[in-house]
Amino acid sequence: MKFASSYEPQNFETDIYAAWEAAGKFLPVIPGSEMGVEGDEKCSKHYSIVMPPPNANGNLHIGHGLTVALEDSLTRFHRLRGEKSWYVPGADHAGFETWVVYEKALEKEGHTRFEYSRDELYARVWDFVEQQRGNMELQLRALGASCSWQDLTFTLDENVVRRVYSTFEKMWKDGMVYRGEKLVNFCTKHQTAFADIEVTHKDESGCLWDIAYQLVDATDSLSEIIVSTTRPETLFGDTAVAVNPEDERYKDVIGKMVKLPLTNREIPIVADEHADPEYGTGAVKITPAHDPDDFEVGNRHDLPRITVIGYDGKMLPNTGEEYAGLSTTECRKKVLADLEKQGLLRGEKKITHAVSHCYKCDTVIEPLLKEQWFIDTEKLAKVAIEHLENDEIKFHPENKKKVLINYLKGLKDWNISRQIPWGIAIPMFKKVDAEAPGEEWVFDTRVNLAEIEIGGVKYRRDEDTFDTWFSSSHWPIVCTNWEENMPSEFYPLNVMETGADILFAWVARMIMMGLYVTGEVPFKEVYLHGLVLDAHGKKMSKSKGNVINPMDLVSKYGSDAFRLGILRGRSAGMNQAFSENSVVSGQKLCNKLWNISRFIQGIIDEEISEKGFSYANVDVVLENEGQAGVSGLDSDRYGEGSAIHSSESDSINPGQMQYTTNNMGEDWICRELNRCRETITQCMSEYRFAEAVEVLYSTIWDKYADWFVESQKIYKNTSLLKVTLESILVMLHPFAPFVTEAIWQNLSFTDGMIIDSEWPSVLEYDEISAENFERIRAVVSEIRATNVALSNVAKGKKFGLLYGDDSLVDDNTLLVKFLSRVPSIASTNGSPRGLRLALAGHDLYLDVPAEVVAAYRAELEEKILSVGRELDGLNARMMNPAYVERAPAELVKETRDAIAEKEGLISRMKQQLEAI
RNA sequence: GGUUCCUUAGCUCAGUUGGCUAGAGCGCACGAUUCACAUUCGUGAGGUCACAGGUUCAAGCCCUGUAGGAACCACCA
Repeated sequence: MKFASSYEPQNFETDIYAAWEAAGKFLPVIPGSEMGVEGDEKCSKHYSIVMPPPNANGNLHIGHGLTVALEDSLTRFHRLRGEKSWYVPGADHAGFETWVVYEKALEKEGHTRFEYSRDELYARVWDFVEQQRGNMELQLRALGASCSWQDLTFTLDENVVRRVYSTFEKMWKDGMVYRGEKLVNFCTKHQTAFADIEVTHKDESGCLWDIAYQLVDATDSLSEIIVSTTRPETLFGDTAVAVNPEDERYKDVIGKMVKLPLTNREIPIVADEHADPEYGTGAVKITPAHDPDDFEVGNRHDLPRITVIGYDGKMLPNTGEEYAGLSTTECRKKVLADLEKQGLLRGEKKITHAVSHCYKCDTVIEPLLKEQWFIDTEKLAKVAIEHLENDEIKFHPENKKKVLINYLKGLKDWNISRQIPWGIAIPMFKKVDAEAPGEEWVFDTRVNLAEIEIGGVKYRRDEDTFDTWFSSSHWPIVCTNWEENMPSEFYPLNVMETGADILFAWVARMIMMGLYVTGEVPFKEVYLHGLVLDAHGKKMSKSKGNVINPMDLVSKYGSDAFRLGILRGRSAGMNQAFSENSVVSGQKLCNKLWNISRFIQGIIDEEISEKGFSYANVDVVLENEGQAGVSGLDSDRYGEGSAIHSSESDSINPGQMQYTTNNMGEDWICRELNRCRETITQCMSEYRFAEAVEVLYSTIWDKYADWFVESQKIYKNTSLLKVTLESILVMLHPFAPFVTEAIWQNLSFTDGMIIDSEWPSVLEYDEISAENFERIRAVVSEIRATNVALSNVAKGKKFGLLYGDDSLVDDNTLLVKFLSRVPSIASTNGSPRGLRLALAGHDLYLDVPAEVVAAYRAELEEKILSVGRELDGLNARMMNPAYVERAPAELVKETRDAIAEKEGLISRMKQQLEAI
């Protein structure tokens, strides 16, 4: 036998993945058709999904693990459904992230970025990435991602750059991109600007200081104005003081001049709505070059902008000898001390306020004046909102659409310039000779040249690169190879699956860009997963030391166990805890399935050796392996022989195995597998992964193994065992690809690979027979439970079963005896004795001595009470005339039936009680 | 300040247009074991569905409010 006694994933996973890849199973072809040849008899439904590109030179984290589990399950499900499925893998150059890592390495070697040109740095980072590359791709394979590797898109691939340039050019021509000098979010450590969305805000405790600015023309009543500020060091850049025009206190000073402390400058007092009379002293210093609000005030009042902080975060020479070169914090201290000395510091109040930080190094972001490229997002956002409100994209969870629209409505212009060398160069050149007339900037893609010449005029390139979100907003377009003159059959994508945390940064931008470039939304549905938290619901972080590495779990428990574990109990958009326990339970399922298969293969092997069958003719209908005591086949129902089914009458697969159903359990499992199949189909269309896994788990374990396979220890129906096992293997395959393929390859009767086999068809069965098995299950459960309950009073003894006038049990004595594990089963021969089994409502008794029954009395009484309480509830409902009148008739009838049933049950139990 | 979400068993979570006795995994208790599986099998305990109102024949689910928690957005000097 090929099956070892337990499933060891390490023995299979690598080889299986390699075999899939070598056989071209991940390519977007119609499953079952020859490679590259499209079967024209089938309508070719497409299914496309692209991977959010992991960092090309990084390692996968737990979030990637979840992403792959979700996306690959979808892909494999649709592939099995016969759709031409394409899962496009990607790798991200991760502009800023990678640059930070590289710069650190550079510094370790004792160098700085300033020793090299942009082109040199770019080449060096390229080499750096090349050396590190490949880990994450191996890890994706280990997770079982069935993505089309030949289509892997790297975010710096030629076609990506070409597409980004073409969009940028279009925007430039459309006037949607402009060069502007604005206040940008600048990280003085990393020496680059960021988009608003890349800045994290933290609530911090700080101080609000009151500083007196002396009036130039002091009057008797008023000699100074006191301003409130959290940033005294910026006062060197003040160009005005603002008060609210409605503020009575300051009406008379509007238009007057004040002396700026610590300097000789004089600045005006202006009236502006920005000043809030309720806040601080109601007067605010205006520093247009260092505060976004003040920048706006400055524009309204035509104030000069004086920059006093450099890009290095140090005070500039224009602040005076004493301050120049100081850091902002040092300068703040000195300014406060000096103001104090001069008696100008009038107050200090502790406050909590939001401070912007670099999301990477946590440095406080300095708003600094800088010329950058900005995208006018107004039109883009407007169009996106229209399409979203038009319901062209379905969101999972739904509420995220509202959140997204809300964000788009307040979207500001987008700074796409980054002062880092690692990225796609901005294809803009500035005229060198400032004197020359005409357009100052030109679009040109010759970015490898520092200087170009057009019509005898020299232009010098912009040294900046694009924000990576600008290029990645093209992801669905570039991954599907969409072109203006040749739209891709895979665009729009069927679904975009990614983290809810990048809804704004990425999803929003893909939608805007997709619409701008192609006129169509880039995907039909969005599935957003939440954060994977640690077992205690805390965010994973290196500093907390609670990071779980998916690869550790894969090597410990197997890839399938990880996938099943991470999907379990998870729903769209929610940040949810994750613990190793769920992976352990996935591992157990894999092992269970392995052993089910091992057992079934054993039966088949045995039969072959007994009957001398070869694999070629085991498909013939096998007669019921007659059990002497099994006379339960209803000859009317089954006619002269057994019902012969192919798994679907209009089956498109002529090779589909035929099977018979010869007894209740067999009809029942067909029904249960059909139900499982329906539920999974439904769940997958609604992205309820956890529920799909749950249903598979209970179907395979609680139904297939515990009841059907058990019953097959008596009735061996090999044709049905084969069909049903294939069916559960295929249904589980999207979630647990390796173990299902490993089993498929080990079974003697399966063909090809499971990865591109067919989704199971509906199994035919007899409904009455299936329902009868449900009754047998109830009977068996009651026998087991009663025997356990009796064991309390009878010291672990087990009692035999007696049946009276009960054809169901009479016809299935062997099965009942086996499943309920009773030592004996016999007819009462008209004289019942022992303990009556009341729940199932059959004429059944456990052959229990009178004294044991007496000891059981208390439990019986408790049961009667408990059923009585249920009955009371039902009766109360029926006593309510409004219920009978208004509730659906069907529901009322159900209630009536339930009452009758409970009453019958109680009367049976009471009879039993009296008999004791 | 704004938006959104969460509160259900000891823990982590399901619960799809309101409808029978609210489910799962793990954990816990008791019991089983000659050959598919101890990564097993059987049985069971455990919930005033955060709180208070409302709508309804009927509310874990819908509405209003309260309390606690989380995420995201935001220029508050």
